[in-house]
Amino acid sequence: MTDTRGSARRGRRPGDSGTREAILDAARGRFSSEGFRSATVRAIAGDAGVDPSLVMHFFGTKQALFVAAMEFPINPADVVPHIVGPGIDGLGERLVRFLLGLVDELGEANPMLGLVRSAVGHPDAARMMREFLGEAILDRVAAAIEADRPRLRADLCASQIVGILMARQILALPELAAADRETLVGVYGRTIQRYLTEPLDPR
Amino acid sequence: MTDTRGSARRGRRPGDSGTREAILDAARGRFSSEGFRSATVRAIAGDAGVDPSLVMHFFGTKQALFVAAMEFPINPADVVPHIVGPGIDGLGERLVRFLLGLVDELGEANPMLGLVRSAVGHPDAARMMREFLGEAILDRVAAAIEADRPRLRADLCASQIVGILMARQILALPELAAADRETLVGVYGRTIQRYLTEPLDPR
DNA sequence: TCCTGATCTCAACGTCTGTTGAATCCGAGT
DNA sequence: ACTCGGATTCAACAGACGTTGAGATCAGGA
Repeated sequence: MTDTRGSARRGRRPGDSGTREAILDAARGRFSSEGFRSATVRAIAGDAGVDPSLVMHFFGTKQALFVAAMEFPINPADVVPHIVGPGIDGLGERLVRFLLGLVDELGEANPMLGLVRSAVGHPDAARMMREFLGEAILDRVAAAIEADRPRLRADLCASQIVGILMARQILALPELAAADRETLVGVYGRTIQRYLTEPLDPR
Repeated sequence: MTDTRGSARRGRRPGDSGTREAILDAARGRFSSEGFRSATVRAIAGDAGVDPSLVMHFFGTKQALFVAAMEFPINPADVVPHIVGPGIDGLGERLVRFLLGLVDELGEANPMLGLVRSAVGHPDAARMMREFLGEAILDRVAAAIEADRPRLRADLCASQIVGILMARQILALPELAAADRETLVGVYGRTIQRYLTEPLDPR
């Protein structure tokens, strides 16, 4: 009721607005929970309490909004050394613990989920996800260890990490979603550790 | 040029038609490569060389077409005993070898890919995938082994299996897509085997 | 031979989509 | 005080979507 002049008004609102950030937040939420195709500009604008054309005014295109919204909230270059630093021992566990913590912390508006949900049937998003996983994280990890075929090892890790996201957050497999985090850290940590270090030859 | 009377004609075509199967094939292809939302009835009808309303005539609804098209081409009850039968030794490898063989064999029109691609942002498809993976396959495997927390073990296996599909077929991680199949059977087989048999307690 | 019912197309509907253009409003710099 | 330009909304477009209803055509049984 602080709005003195009826319902919707045109033109600029008083104050600093912060509307652009509100749109980005709404976009993160929608893209993360519905993927690129199903998330609509109108719904995002609605969540942000704003007209759809304002979204276009700021970002020009739904695609550009997606790229802006899926920017990762933390810089892998900052955090990966912190994980790799202590050495090979327990590296798998540290990676998994970091991932699960990040997922719980980010909740609904998780760019990783948005990328996974959009990669499906949207090659551009698949490329974004591939590049993020590969160049930003796994290549750094693979470079830190000393083993043969580092890129295949990175892909193996990626396949289990993406599988964790799919199974826990998207398919919501019940026992997996309910499992104690440290149990998962132990089990998946050993898997990642093996992918990084064990011999890869068949038999 | 066997069509003697001009271009498009109404009414029933001569012969046994087999059109229903053609529509199902086209639907499998589209749903598998684009997911439920992005695949359109019009495109499916176009692939089958048919009018969109004929699709509705046969299946009533896009949703019903999806369910019909994603029916699994093999019966898990037939094949799972064949995989589990030889015993615990090498069970993980046999499962992975079967999965990878199936993926290569089915190619483009793979219901598993369709379900994965649709599960994302489409809770009904997620439930279908969950039920298929769980009840049709993993519960049978989990029941065959003797270990604690069989359902959690089944979910762990599912997370790696879904991750393989995502990483190889959808994200198309290059080294993973190019890797020798028996190498993957060895590496992933050990993972599945561990998920089925190793102790799960943290630490 | 005629009738019935399944197969098939055409045209259209209402809705939702991303995007555009013009019009308004207002804070800030001069 | 006066402009300038960014912020914001409204109204509308053109295209795609799933779905519908009516009609045409033909195969097969009576």
